[in-house]
Amino acid sequence: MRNTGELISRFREQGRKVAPQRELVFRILENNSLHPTAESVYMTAVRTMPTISLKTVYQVLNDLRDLREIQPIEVGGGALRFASGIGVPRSKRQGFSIDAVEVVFRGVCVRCKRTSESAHNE
Amino acid sequence: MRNTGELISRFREQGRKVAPQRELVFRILENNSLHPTAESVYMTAVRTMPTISLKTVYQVLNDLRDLREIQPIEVGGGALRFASGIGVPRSKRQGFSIDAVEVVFRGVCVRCKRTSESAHNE
DNA sequence: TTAGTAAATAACAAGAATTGTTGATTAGTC
DNA sequence: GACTAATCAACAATTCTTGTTATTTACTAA
Repeated sequence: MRNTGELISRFREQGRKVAPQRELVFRILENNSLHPTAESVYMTAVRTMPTISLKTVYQVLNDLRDLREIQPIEVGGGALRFASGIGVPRSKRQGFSIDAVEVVFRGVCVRCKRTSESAHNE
Repeated sequence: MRNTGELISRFREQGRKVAPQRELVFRILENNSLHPTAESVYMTAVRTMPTISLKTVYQVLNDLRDLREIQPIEVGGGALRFASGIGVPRSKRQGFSIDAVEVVFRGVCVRCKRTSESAHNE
């Protein structure tokens, strides 16, 4: 993900305003290389800005997702996690032991290709 | 996944009872090679058994998960989906076009390995 | 066949995560 | 410094899943 300054510029180019709450979330994400949940970002944010709401954090995360700056990942256990990039930086990877790998193939089946109705896929 | 008869035997071997609701869910899963949600299984079930509850469907799905007969997969969009096996049968694969692949690595980082406290991962 | 009992069910409610709504506030522009 | 549209906070609602509890029912063994 870009750094806070770049994100602020990008948001302003898009005609969006950058309130202090927004800048704070940018900064928290910049300093957090893990895959935080909305809740954990919020917990960090309230330490320096006690009035910020969880809803605002969700809003900022969704805005960043819309701009493809972060990617939501479903890893189970309830909450979404947000990845700031696709790859794990080499410097952050060391010592991590992988227990399981799950692969999700997203696509379209033949029937869905042929018909616009997709009830059979629900 | 095993067929309905095998599942009934397996459940009885475990000391579990097999009520008609349970057998119905087995049969629905057997005849559904897609990745249904709890809700979609329930929708199918109520057609033949109007009194069955959504909670019961969840219960049966969780029991099957405990026995490793199905696997819950998080694919986003709200509801869990349940896969009856790891591989996609060759006969079911034809014509399916893959748009995207997501890979989730589950594991433990160095810090979590060393400490039982895992707050930094939340 | 018929109790006995342990599990399963249905109904209801609650929990957790996320989003909708709305009026007040505020950032960026002129 | 004032204007205006975006953003915020508060509150409620929604969706998906699970907890609770009293009732019913499937299996077992006499």
